[in-house]
Parts: sequence; structure tokens; C-alpha cells
Amino acid sequence: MKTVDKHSKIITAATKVFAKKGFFNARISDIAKEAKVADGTIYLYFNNKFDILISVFEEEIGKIIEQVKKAIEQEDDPKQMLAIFVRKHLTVMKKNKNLAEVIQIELRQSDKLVKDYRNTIFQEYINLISDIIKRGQEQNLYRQDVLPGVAKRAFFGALDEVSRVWSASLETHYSLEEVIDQVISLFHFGVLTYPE
Amino acid sequence: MKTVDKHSKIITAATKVFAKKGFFNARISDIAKEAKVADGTIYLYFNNKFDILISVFEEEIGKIIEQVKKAIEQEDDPKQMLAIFVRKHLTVMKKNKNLAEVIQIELRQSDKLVKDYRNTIFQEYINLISDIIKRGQEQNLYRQDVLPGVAKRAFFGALDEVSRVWSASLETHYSLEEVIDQVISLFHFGVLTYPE
Amino acid sequence: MKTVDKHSKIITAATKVFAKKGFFNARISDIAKEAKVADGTIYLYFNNKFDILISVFEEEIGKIIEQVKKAIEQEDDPKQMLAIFVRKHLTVMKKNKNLAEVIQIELRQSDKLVKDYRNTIFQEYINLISDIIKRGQEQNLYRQDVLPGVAKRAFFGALDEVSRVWSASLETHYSLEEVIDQVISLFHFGVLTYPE
Amino acid sequence: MKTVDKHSKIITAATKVFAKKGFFNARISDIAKEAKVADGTIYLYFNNKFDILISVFEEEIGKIIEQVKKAIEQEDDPKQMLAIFVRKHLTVMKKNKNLAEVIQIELRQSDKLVKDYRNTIFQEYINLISDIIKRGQEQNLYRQDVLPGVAKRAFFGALDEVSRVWSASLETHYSLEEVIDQVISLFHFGVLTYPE
DNA sequence: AATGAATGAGCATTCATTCAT
DNA sequence: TATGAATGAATGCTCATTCAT
Repeated sequence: MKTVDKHSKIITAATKVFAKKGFFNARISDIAKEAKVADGTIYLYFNNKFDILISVFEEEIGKIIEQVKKAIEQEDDPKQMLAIFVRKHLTVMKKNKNLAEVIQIELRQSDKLVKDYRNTIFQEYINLISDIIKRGQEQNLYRQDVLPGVAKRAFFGALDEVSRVWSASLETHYSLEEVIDQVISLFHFGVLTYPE
Repeated sequence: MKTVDKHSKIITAATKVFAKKGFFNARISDIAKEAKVADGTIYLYFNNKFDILISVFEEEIGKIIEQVKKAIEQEDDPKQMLAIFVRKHLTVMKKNKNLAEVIQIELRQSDKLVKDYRNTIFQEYINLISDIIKRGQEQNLYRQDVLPGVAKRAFFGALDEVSRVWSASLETHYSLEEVIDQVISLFHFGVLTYPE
Repeated sequence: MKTVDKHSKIITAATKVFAKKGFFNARISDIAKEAKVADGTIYLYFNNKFDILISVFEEEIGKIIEQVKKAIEQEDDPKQMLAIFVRKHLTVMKKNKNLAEVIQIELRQSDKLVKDYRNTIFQEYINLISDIIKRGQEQNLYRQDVLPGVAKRAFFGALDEVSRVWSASLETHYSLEEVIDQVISLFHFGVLTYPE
Repeated sequence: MKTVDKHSKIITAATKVFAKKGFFNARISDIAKEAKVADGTIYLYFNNKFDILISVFEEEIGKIIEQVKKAIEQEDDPKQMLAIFVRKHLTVMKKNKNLAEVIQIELRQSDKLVKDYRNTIFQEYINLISDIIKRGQEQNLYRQDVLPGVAKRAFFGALDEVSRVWSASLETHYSLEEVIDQVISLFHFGVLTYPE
């Protein structure tokens, strides 16, 4: 396929621009320039600036969620599932730094609409974690006193913050693999040498 | 009642407005109205809108960091220190929801300046965690293979996300104490029943 | 049914759209849709949006003027001529409401160009009235102290406003015939019972 | 009072600009420049461009209507009242050409809202004419077969069109007094020498 | 110090017009 | 001829900031 369709070009450009300048500081003309289309062209594919943000989210993040979900479904062992989740999330985020930035920064915008929206689609994602935990508890692999509703947030927050290292800056003292292993082991064992 | 000085009144008002509407959607006039001063008055105390955000951050968050630091310094046992850290952070965030909102949302703005700034001041805070971990490792309480530089981020991210529950919304199925205990035990033990 | 040529289709569509939304609020794409042609096609027949308006005017209104002229020319009695003028004008306007709307509203656009243009072509039409009046005065049927240059405007204005009733709205308490008779008698006799 | 209040300055400027360029071709910046204020200042006094138009109408035209009404109320003889109406209308319109232009041109804009609005406030004005006619009929001064509902429109249209002479252009072959007398006599006597 | 009216730079969005197919 | 996707100039409006009082 020769001509990459404009829609994708704009989404990609917007992801980059939003990541770099933030939603509010991003100008439609920045996106247009990045996508090498005219300003007006953008409005043939999106209703307004906000719609672009939502679309970036839906299309790009949607894909990721789908991937993670699929990978997990093929596993049975909760411990493996959690490991896969961590690995997949961090790997994808490291690969697509722009996107990571957009998720982490823009979608926390205080705008009620976004927040609600985010909640809906993210809920599903985050709930993958609590589902894994519940399974682990059924198999008595995981501690019964762990509250899945709290743990899922703690784990997601940990992943989110850790992956910021790549998008926000630099300080990559650690390899992807190292980080993945670290996080998995923290989730599983905590920090203590000998649990009392 | 002494007349609360304008500076503080504006900071408080700004925290509330930023939390509610977000930095970009917040109007100077909103803040002025909330603080019951004239728009122009704000510019007698702050250089510009962005400066207000930074000030909210410095003054309010600074106080918190100070508190947490002080509480930890009086402890010696790393496990207790970590527990104190968690407890203090979550307690303060639950109390000051507006502020929590601002930390979590606005200060992730992609604006390089903010990010760098945030990183600088937060570094100090987050490093409290890695310091605790290193201490724990020295005393052989914590696993030697834990990378403090990674763990500190994971822990901070977990706390940050967990505390969002209170600022953002709803699902407060859990009491503060429950949550605190959960997080502490996750940090310490992970989820596994019997670490292999 | 022969394929009506595109030119006419566009003129007709434009008349309808201009009448409904006004020149400035009308979109080329509205006209194109109404005419069932592509936007670009319009530019094969007209130079620009304004040219469409002028063309509507010229072609449609031109026809009317021609008709009225012809009808009058076949008469000799000024009183009959005036009656014919009134009758024809009101009848045509009632029939073609869209057009009436365009004449009355859009062509009063303050655009110098339109105004001048309108004046030119309308002049000819309006002068039919003053010609009739002059004839009537020659035959001593009409008062010598009537200024044809003023009366022509008053009469045209009266007709124009009266015919608005049909295009603009509603309140058609009166039949076309009633209105025609009224206007003719007002022009001829005025309102007084017994002229002093 | 030294500083003419901005509100009036803007209304006056807008009246002039609308008259010259038409509502749609008028730029907010044109009005601002004419009023010697900043663009933004306009929005301290008006909600939007359309609101300016409505305000011009309400404030300026409202005054005129009031004047005409008052003048008529002090009369008792329908013939005098009609004469006063004509005189007042034409005098005011000649004096305030910009305003006349705005009434005649802009308020015929096809925008439903304006049209309705116009109809409401104008109705009242135009009904002054039919009221006069009815009175004249009661006193048997005016022909019983005149339909006030039609005559009012014919008369108003005549006045409106006649007064355009001054606002739109030139050809002021006639003095104000001449025109006033002409119109009054046409309304009263029509054109015929000897009514049959 | 305090006010709040005034400023004007800045930007999302629209839409007449073009042009490759 | 006909299309309609693409263009980009143009403008109403917002709001951080200033400054006369």
C-alpha cells in the first residue's frame, strides 16, 4: 500500500506532538506540520482537537490492551500471567515512548470527561490484574489477605511509574530485562529476605 | 482571627482550582474569585500562572516531604521506616485531596520545565525510599538482589496510584488503615503465599 | 425526461439554499448537495459563490422583469398598466417564494458591489413605474404634483414589503386577489374617504 | 461626562461598520478599531458579534420607535397622526443613515432568529400604522374597504424604500420636505386626479 | 497594596476554492 | 466533464497580563 492513509499519519503525528508538548501546548498546526498535511485536512478525519486525543488513546492503547489480554489468556498459571503482564506492559511502553507519555501525562488531565473515559477503558485493563490475583488466591498461590482491588492499583501504579523512566527521561541505568525481573519479583516476593 | 495573608489565600485557592479544573483549564480569574482577591492582586504575589503552580508544589508539597522525612529519621528499623513512609504518604494524601490531585495530574504535564522541576524536588522524596531499601539490605533484612533504583520507583508509583482513589473519585470500599496495611504488606511480602 | 442541464440545476438549488439560509450562511456544499452535484462541479459553471448569487438574480429576476414589461407594453391606459404591474409582481412573488426571499433579503446586502448591481438592474424595473406615472400625468389622469421619482420608490417599496408576507412567513389572512386589489386602490385613491 | 462610556462607543462604531460593510463582512477588529478599543474590550460589553447587532437594533431603533410613538400619542386626528408618522420616520432615517442602513439591510438577514426577533419588535412599530388606519375608519375619515393589515405593510414598505435613497446612495434630487409631503399625499390621496 | 477594566497575542476551526484523478 | 479530498487563508473569541486609579 503506497499512500499511508491520512488518518494514521495524523494519529501518529499527534501522538508524537502530544508526547512532546502536551495536549494543551500542542497546536493543531504542529500536528498538521508533523503529519505533512494542511491544518484543514485534520478536520476531515477528526471532529476537534480533543477528538484527536481520544482517538490516539482508543486506537493505539486499544491495540496494546488487546495484545496484553491475548497473551495472558493463553496462560494458566497466575504467576506466569502476572509475569507476562509486567513484561508486555513494560516492553510495549519502552518501544512506544510517545504513547507512554500520552497515557501517563495527558490522560490524567483533570477534565472530567477524559477521566471518566479513561476510567472506563483503563478499568478493563487494570482489572486484568485483579483477575489474576483472584485466580492465584483460588489456587492458594497468593495470600488470601491480599485485597485484589487495592493490589491491582498498586501494581498498575508501579508499572506506570517505572515505565516513565523511559519516556520521561534517560537514566536508563537498567536494562529492560533487569527492570522486568525486578518488578515481577517485587510483586511476588516483596523486599523482605525471609518473610516472617 | 488574623487576616490570613493573601499569599497563602491564593495558594490555597489555586490548589483547589487546579485540582478541580486542571492547570490549563483553570483561569486566573477563577483563582482570584476563589481567593476573594482581584485578578491583578495575584500578580503582586506571583510572576505568572505557571509560577503559581510551582509555588503550590513547593510550598505545599515541600511541607509534606518535610513531615515524612522527619518521621522517618526518628526510626531505625528499615521495615518500620518503610511502613511509616507508606502510612504518612497515604494519610496526607487522603487529607488533602486537592493537593493529591495536583501532584498526580498537573505535575505530570509534559512541559519540560515542570517535568524537570518535578523530578528535582521529587527525587529527594523518592530517594528516601531507596535509602531505606539500601539500609535494609545492609542489615540483610531486604533481598540483596533488589535494585533500589528500580524499587523506589515501583513503590512510589504504587503509592501514587493508590492514593488517586481518594482524590479522583469513588470506590472507597476500603478504609485508610486497610489500604495502608495492604500496601505495606505488598511491599514487604509480595503476593505469594510461600515464596519458593 | 431530459436531463436538466447542470447550470439550471445549480441555479435552482442555489435559489432555494440562499432563500433558506441566506447568502453568507449558505455553504457551497449545501448548494452542491441540493443540486446533487459535486462541490467542484459548481466551479465549472460559476466563478465563485458571489457569481452564483448574481446569476440567480440575473437569470431568475431577469425573467420576471421581462414578463412584467411585456404585459405592460400591451396596455395603453396608465391605470390599467399600474394595475397590471401590481398584479404581476405580487403574483410572481407569491409563486416563487424562494426567489422573493432572495430579492428582498440577500440583494440588500450592504456589499457595495451588490448594491450597485442591484440598483442597475432594478432601476430599469422601477422606472417602469415612474414611466407609467408620467404617462398618467400627461393624460391628466394622475395628479401633476406627484413626483414620479419619489412615487416609484414608494410604490416599489410597498409591493416589496407586501410580498414579503408570503416569503417570510405566515399571516396570510388575505387572499392574493384581496391584496392585489388593496394595493391597487391604495396607489390610486389613497386611504381617504373624500379627498378634500 | 468626560469619558464617553465604551458601550456607547462600541454601539456607534458597530452601527457605522455594519452600515458600511454589512454584518457578515464586518470584522470585530474593524469595530474595535473604529471604536478605538482593543478587540477584547468588545467582549466585556457584548457576548458575541451577533449580540452587537441585536444591541444596535434594540438600543438605537428602540429609541426611534419610542419617539415616534410618543409623537403620535399626542395627536388625535388620524390624518395628522399619519403625517407625523411619515415625517418622523423619514426625518430620523435621514439623520441617522448608518442606522437606516442597518435596519434595512442587516435585519433582513435570513437568519431565522433575527427575522423572528425583528418581526417582534417591528410588529409593534408597524402596528402603529394599522391602529391609525382603524381610527380613521371609525371616524369615517378613511375608506372602510381599506384592509389595515395590508395597508400597514404597504405604507411601511413605502417608507422604508423611500428612506433608502438617503442611506444607500445619492440621487437626492428631492428635499426632505418634498419627499415627506409626497409620501403623505400618496398615502392619503393616491395618484389619481379625480377619484371616481 | 489593591483593584478590575483594558489589552492584544494567540489559536481552533471553517469553508471557498483548487486540482489530481 | 465530473469528482471530492485537500488546501490554507481568514477570523471570532479567550484569557494571561498590565496599569491607571
